[in-house]
Amino acid sequence: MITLKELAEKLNVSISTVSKSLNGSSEIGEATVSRVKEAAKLYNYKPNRAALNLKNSKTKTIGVIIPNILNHFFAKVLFGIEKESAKLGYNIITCLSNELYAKEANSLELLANGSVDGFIMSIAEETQKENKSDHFKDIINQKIPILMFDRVTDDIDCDKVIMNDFQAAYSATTHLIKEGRKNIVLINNIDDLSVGKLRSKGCFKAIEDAKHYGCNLTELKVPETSELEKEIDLFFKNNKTIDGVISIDNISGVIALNTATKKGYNVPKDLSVIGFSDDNVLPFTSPKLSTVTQHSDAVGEASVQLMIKRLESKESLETVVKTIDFSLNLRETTL
Amino acid sequence: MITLKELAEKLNVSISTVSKSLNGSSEIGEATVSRVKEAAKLYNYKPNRAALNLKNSKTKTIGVIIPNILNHFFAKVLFGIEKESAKLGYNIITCLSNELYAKEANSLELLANGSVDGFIMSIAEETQKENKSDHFKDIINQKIPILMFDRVTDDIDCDKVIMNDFQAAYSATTHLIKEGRKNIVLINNIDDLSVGKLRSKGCFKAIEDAKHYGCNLTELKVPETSELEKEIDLFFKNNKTIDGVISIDNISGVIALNTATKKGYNVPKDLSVIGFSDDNVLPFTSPKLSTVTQHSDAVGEASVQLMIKRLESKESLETVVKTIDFSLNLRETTL
DNA sequence: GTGAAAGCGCTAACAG
DNA sequence: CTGTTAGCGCTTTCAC
Repeated sequence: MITLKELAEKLNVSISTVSKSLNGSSEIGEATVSRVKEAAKLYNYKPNRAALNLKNSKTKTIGVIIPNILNHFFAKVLFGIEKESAKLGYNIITCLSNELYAKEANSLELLANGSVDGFIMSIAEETQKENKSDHFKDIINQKIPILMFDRVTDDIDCDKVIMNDFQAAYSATTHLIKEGRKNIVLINNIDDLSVGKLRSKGCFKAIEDAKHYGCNLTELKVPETSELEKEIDLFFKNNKTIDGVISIDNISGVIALNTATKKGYNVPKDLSVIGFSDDNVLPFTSPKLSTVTQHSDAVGEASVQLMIKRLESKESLETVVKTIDFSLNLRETTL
Repeated sequence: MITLKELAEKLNVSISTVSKSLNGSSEIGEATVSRVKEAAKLYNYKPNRAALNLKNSKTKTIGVIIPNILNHFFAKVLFGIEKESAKLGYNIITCLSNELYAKEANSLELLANGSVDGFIMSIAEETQKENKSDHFKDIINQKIPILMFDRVTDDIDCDKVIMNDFQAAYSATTHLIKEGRKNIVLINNIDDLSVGKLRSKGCFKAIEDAKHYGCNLTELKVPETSELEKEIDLFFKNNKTIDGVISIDNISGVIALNTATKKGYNVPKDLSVIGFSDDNVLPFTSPKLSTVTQHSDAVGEASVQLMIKRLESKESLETVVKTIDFSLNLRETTL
């Protein structure tokens, strides 16, 4: 990598002349400017990032902390984050908390030393379960902004990008009621998460608001993903009159669908199934799973936009909460 | 963020005394060292990353370029990369090429300015299709090491971590032959990729090596993912005697399985299906898909280990190619 | 045992 | 119009 100094020597001008020429300063004569620019191109000069970071006290880099990259929702949010950051001239440093508090806190701590200008993150399951938030406060006290998406906490006042989880669950449930379903099971693999609680509430509110339909909703909480198959199977055994399934996590919808099919239910004639997910491999089920579709990439894009707006704003802005819409994607497992 | 200078002022010692104390230099008196360390802890001193990067001309950061984060294979490799980097004290800057040459080249270019010490990447589909490699050479000429995983090219001499694709396809095919299958279709959605070609060759070689079994293999190439469903359906229509499917990409196995089931095939009695993938949502098919399982996280881990070994080695090392094993995971779509 | 000073690569205020 | 210089935060050589 050639430096300004080396370029200056080759051109027999001073370092600052080169710097100014390259930065479009009006102080320098046209002839010099073009001479410098040519040389810069010739020698493939690129300003050294480390020097710029030090000089400017900013890195044009955002720290991104993802709870679980193997979850398609988060993968797609990351997709949106990366796309929008690149567009706006920022890099992202990616950390994965793997749902652990310690890893999350450590990542924040490690990057809060001038490595990044701000954080975009979704809270780890363990952190939510144990209700920890001091590590967030430490970072914010250091004047490094945090933006939380999807899984957020009221304990922290910061920018947030969330899904309309309550409403999404509400309208999925309402759809099943309107289909004439009477015995719906709500399968909940994510009761520890803020979004899980919201979705659950949305389902029950829909039932309540339509109680004249006489529809009944049972919640099946399965904390352990590995138990899902067994628990769902058991539930079907003990509840022969079930005619609707709403799964509010990423995966139990598929399992419920497969279980029901194996047991001889005719889906969607005898039984409707609605899952929660972005468009992903789930629609490759047969019949194709109807889902509440999260616009995950939009979550990522909005997060980046808000964060960069804050980073580049002169004044200190009020924190904002942005809600991203969902859509109900009826495929083949609903009427 | 408190700086060395500020700490020094508070302690009434010089900057270099503070620096040396904190870095465990033997030059400084014990009393001073502990006084300094206490103060550092008290004020939560953290060395400024940008300054260190500039001083050391290295960043302890690796640039990672992923073709498609929505592909579970790559998500899991990223998982492995992040885990191992964190363990070894490195950060990763993640870029997504989205299978595009321009984005890939741009990411390399942008980060090759002191932002990262090296690159770990898998080649974009477009880059492989058009056989481009000058952008890699540029980076390597700048003395920034590149490590390629999974999708690699012979045109570039660099560290590589690959799957044993030929062997994996070979043994999957051999399994079908041993089951007594006579008419196998090889569904190939990734013929443009180096790994697609390797897997295809592996299948044909297995057939050839076992030709006394009289097994026949037809290759169905479907370049467009969106056409898979239609093409597979058509193929089954025109080939009634098919009794084995080997899908060498991430997804066509599921589609083939669903198509076959819908057409009334009894899987695995009439027809065996083997897919390629890491353990992911594919096994949630019903019956559960048998797959060639890639140990994707091991790919990520090995990549990081090799890269860091190179970055931290004093001498210049020979380039190495490491092969990661696969395993044949027979579930319910094979006998 | 401690401190002064140079320098990593860059920008910008100031001088000429 | 161009050059000199200070300084971002840190490490390290060299003086004292």
